[in-house]
Parts: sequence; structure tokens; C-alpha cells
Amino acid sequence: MTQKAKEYYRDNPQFYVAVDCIIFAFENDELQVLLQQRNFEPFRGEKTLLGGFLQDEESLEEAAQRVLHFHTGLTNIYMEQVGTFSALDRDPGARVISTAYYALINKNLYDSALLKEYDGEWVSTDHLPNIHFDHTKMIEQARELLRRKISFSPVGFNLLPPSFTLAQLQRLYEVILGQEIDKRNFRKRVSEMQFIEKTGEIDKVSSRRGASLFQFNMEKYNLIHEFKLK
Amino acid sequence: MTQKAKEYYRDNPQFYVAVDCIIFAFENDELQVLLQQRNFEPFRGEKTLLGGFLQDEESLEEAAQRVLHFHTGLTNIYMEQVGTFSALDRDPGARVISTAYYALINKNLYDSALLKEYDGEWVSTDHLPNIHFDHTKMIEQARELLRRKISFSPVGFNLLPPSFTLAQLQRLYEVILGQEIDKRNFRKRVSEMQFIEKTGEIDKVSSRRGASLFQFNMEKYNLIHEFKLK
DNA sequence: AATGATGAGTGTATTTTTTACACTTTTTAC
DNA sequence: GTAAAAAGTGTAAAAAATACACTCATCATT
Repeated sequence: MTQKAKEYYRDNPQFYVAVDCIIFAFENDELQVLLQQRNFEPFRGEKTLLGGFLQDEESLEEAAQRVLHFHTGLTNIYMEQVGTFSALDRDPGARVISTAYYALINKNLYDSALLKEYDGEWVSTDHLPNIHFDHTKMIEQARELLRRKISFSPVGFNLLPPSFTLAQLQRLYEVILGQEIDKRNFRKRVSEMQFIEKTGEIDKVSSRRGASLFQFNMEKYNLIHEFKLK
Repeated sequence: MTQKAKEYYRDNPQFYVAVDCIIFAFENDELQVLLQQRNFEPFRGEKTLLGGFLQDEESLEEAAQRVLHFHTGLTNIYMEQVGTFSALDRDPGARVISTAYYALINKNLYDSALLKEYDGEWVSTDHLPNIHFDHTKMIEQARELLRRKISFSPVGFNLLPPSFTLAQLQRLYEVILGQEIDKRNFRKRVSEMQFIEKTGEIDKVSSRRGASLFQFNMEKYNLIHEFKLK
């Protein structure tokens, strides 16, 4: 590179760059988010999202997956970029530019033993506690993004176990969309999508009669690639 | 701040952070984007989006507005964040994290004399030339975001002059949505939105008969805040 | 063994929204 | 005066979304 070209970069300031992860899960008819009670400086005692600083040899997506893996034990988590936050005073400790990602996991599948190592706790997105930095805004934007996405893309299944009842699926949609859904209309739409298929198993836990278990068939979906639910 | 807290930040690398602006305009029945033919190093001779490095005392939004003002002479431009791009090799000159914003301007209102100062040129988004970095991907993501937004939010008016004919408005929608729209159905929907109002003026340029000019009334829209077009 | 309680499962009619479609009007250029 | 060009206008059909109520299977209780 020429001298001129080097100066092109070097005349400019550099910044700490971070990722913050809005990790969503669905339990007890609530959309929950994983927070951390910080027992370290800076901002000890505050609740925050799980995050980390971008390192030299990784992209933001890789950094987010690293953070996700570290806190859940999972790999290859479904994730979407929410946005990048850069207000001058968003982190009073230093100037940090942070990109938020939301992630969807199933609470049965992750390593919950890790929680106590970093003081993680699940909270309902309906009654968020006080959260430090601009993380409340991040959560709200993520929730809105998820709300819009879930009707037209089969991302919601990441929040459910591999097999699930239609009642579970419906509750998930009701909670995320924030409105009641008619059972018959919901099931009609589900039955039109052949990639939501019966496993043949019956769930005997949730009801006396027992409810058919279903699974999302990704291969079939990839052939059709059309999704509309509610 | 404690020593520990300082280390929390200092142990991490810092990065150049940039903004890239996808400046859209509508002319000749095309959605156009403003590019720059670089006559400076690095990457002299390449076409790129208009961008700039984030500085210490500004947010990304402020940096984007600065870049937008510098290249168009306009202030307070409508703008939306597209996403942040961080691939390791996206800029071979140095590691740069870049946040893309799309902006909507009207070509009649900006300072076109500035173009020659930075070798700016408008190109159709339908036939993009070779563009350097990951800027093609940025443009495509921006175009898709705009396509989704325009049906449910009155952002398209930023691409039109303050008063416009319904034919112009319809062509704008057809071009951005990439599909023909039925004239009568389109006008029916427009007439339902009282904040798209006749100015009383007649445009005699675009047709022999003359066509009524309309304007978007932001105050009325803010009261209603409901928008659906096509 | 009968009964009550619980959630599972199922179809049709109505309303709303979206789409398809063709001619008359006004003006200018020739 | 007439041909050409774009403006302007309403109704019917189709599709999509919504509203709605009962029977079924099983378990727990008596």
C-alpha cells in the first residue's frame, strides 16, 4: 500500500467494538431473555445483556456466536442482527460501538449449569427489570424484529423443542404476537404447511387425552420456502 | 474508574469504524443510487458507495448525516440503518467495521454541483456496475429493506418532489416493488389516505390534459399514523 | 363403575380485502 | 377536425381472514 493509502486509514480514530446478545427462550407462556447480574467491574451489580468485545480475527457474527456458545454451550444458534448502537455516552466507561444480535434457543437443550458461573438469569420480556446501558432498547428492538419475522419465516421453531404440540406452537405465536389466536383458524393454517408434520408420537404430559406431537421438517420447507402463520 | 475496570476495556483491540451511505433517488422511472468513482488511494479507479470514518465525537447516525450533507448539500435527510458489515477481508487495506445506512433524497433538491468535486455518479439499481468492497451487498440489502418498508410507511415521498402527480407516485411504487400496479386500485387506496391531498395545482408538463398535483401532509399523517399502499 | 374436569380435535358461514377489468375526458400537435 | 396521449373514474368476482361451538379421549375423584 502506498504511503497515501496508509494515511487514509491512520488519520482516523479507532474504537472498541462489542456484540450484545439478546438470547430469547420460551417457557411458562412467556418470551424470556437471558440477562447477567454483573459481579465484576465496571458496573458491578447492574443487569446487562450478555456481550463481549470484538477480537481481531473474527467477524461480528463470529463474535456473537462465541458469546452465545460461551453462555449456553450451544453452537450454530439461530441469530439475526438487530442493529448497531453508537451513542457517545452509551457506555460511560469508554466509547464502545455495539452491534446487537438476537438469538433463539430452546431452554431444554442448553447447558443451564453455566448460568451460575456468570450469574445468568432468565426474565420475562413483559416485565423487564432495570437494565444497564442501552440494553433495554436493544431488547425492545429485537422483540419487535422477531414479532415481524415470525409470521413469514419459520424461525419460531428454534424456541420450541424438536417435537411440540399444536397448543404449544399456538401459545408461542400468541405470546410473541401479543394477541389471542383462534384455535381452528390456527390449525387450519398449520395443516396447509406440509413441512409441519406429525411425528406419530403422542404427548401425554400436557393433557389427559394426549396431543399429537409435530416437528418442523427443514428439508421439506427448503423445497417450498413459503411460510405464513397468523 | 478502578484499575480493574480500565483493564476491562484496554485488554481489547480497537477498530476503524466507518459508515457507508446508500443514497437513493428516483428519476427516469428508475431507482438510482449515488456512487463515487474514486480518484484517490486506496482503490483508486474503483466505484464505491459514499462513506466516511466514524470520528470521536459523533454517533454513527451523525457520521452518516455528515457524509450525506457533504455529498448532497442537504441536511436532515431521511435515513435508515441497514446493517453492520464486518468480514475480515471486506476492506483489504485495513480492518474496518462498516455500518450501512440508506438515505432517500429528491434529485431536484440536492446540490448537483457537488458531484464533480468527488466524481459522483448516479446509476440505476437495476444494472449495477462492478462496485468495490461489499458495497453491492449493502445496496441489495438496502433495496430490499426499502421495498418492505414502502408499503407500510410513507417514506417514498422523500424520493419525490414536494408536489407530484398520482402517475409519478404509482411509477415510484411499481419500480421499487418491481411489479405493475392497477391504476384504479392504486388510486382508490390513495384516496382513502386523507394525508395525500390535492394541492389545487395542475401539472401541465407530463400530459396534454394536465394532472392534479398532490402533496404528502405530514401533520395529518401524524394524527392518523396508518399507511398502506399496495 | 359412574361422573366430572381438562385439553384435543374438527368445518362452515360471513365478512373483509384484494384483484380484475374498459371506457370517457381533456388537451395538444398535426 | 382529428388523431394521439395520459388523466380520471366504479363495479363485480375472487380470495383471504375471521367468527363461531360442539364432541372426543383420558384421568382423577367419588
